[in-house]
Amino acid sequence: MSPTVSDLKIWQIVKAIPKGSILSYGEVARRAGYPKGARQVARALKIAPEELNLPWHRVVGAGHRISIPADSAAFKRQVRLLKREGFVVKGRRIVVAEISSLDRALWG
DNA sequence: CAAATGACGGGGT
DNA sequence: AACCCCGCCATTT
Repeated sequence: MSPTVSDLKIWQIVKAIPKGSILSYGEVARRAGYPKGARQVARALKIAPEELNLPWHRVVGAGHRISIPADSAAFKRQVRLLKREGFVVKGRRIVVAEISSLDRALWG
């Protein structure tokens, strides 16, 4: 598959997520101008060229859940990268202490 | 062309 | 929390 214009836009947005913060697939989709495109965001990340060095691990499911299949290598990789940035991860979940810090996590 | 798929989301049980 | 169900939609079967 070759990248579409929407893929480029999605990559651009993910690229701009600051270290230490996370966004949901749906949120990235909205910011890219595709309010119903959460699944397309997931696809765009999956096919993203490695050399773009996208911080794909900062994109999680709504409700702070890691959406990658828990048995995959990519899952473990995402957990490791998130912890490296200070997040507390329990199983497939990203724990956020306060409500206010939740907002901060959603965009620095 | 019809059916299945999925790194999704929101609601309900 | 753990499921199930349905809407959504580009891609792939």
